[in-house]
Amino acid sequence: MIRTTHQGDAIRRVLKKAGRPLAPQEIFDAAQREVSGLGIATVYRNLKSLQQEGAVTSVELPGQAPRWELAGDRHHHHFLCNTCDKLYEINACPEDIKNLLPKGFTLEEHDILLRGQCIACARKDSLQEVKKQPK
Amino acid sequence: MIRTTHQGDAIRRVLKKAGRPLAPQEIFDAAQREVSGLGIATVYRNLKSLQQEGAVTSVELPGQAPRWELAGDRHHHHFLCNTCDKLYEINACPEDIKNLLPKGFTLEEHDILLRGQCIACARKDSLQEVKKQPK
DNA sequence: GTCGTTGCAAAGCGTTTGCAGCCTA
DNA sequence: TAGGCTGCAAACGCTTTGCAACGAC
Repeated sequence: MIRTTHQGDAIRRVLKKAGRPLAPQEIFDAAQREVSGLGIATVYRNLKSLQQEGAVTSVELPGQAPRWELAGDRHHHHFLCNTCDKLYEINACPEDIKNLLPKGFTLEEHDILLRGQCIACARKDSLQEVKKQPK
Repeated sequence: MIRTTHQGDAIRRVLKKAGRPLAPQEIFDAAQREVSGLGIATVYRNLKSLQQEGAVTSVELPGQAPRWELAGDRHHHHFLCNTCDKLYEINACPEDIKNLLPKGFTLEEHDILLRGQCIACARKDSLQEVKKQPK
């Protein structure tokens, strides 16, 4: 039987509020503001059980610790900004994924991670270029 | 200045021979057979410097330690078998990747990981079903 | 001989686990 | 009150680092 606890509530609330995948440490920092004395182990334990009940999913990133997001009902992928390291949701999916598959292989899932520059960082960059030009 | 060493040679040879991405521990086990007394730290150090010189690349997998492969000249993706955990190269790429991108975002790289059952495991499964049927 | 490289062991770092006490139902 | 959940600290597994010795050039 699963009990409602302040800690678990806070963790869920933090994830919901963020609206983007968070690292365990980020969740810990934010949730600790609501529940003082919170332990990092509790964050991991809650994430694990939330994952088992399908309420959250982990997003694995190259060379980084996984981040966690509330499980949406929609299939989606992610975009990682190479500049600010922020992770975005992409609500689209290539049509021709299955065509990549060698013969005899069966496809069950697929992960796609796009990387580049997000709109916020792209704007900053072009602003800086404008600033630099007069020199 | 970079020196040639038995350890470094063995590591490169192991990667070349494997022809698929290997985990550091796998590389260590195989290279140790050629160079006894080899330390795991040396494997990590070599992989790191090989990566810096662009000779090898790391393949990041969800929830697993990265695996390493010799850097090919061809852009490719990977297929991870959910049954035998073996990682395959996919020499194809979706055409419409750029269409996924939100406006204002710029794409620099993309990773795709397909998962399912490889041809070897799919065959084993169908054999077992045949075996089971007579019962 | 120089100094890049190595093996070993210790240290790091993120994550998990053991345990006694707490708190929800 | 029962037993799931918690905080703490220790343990973990993988990776990195410090250091003295080794060996390629």
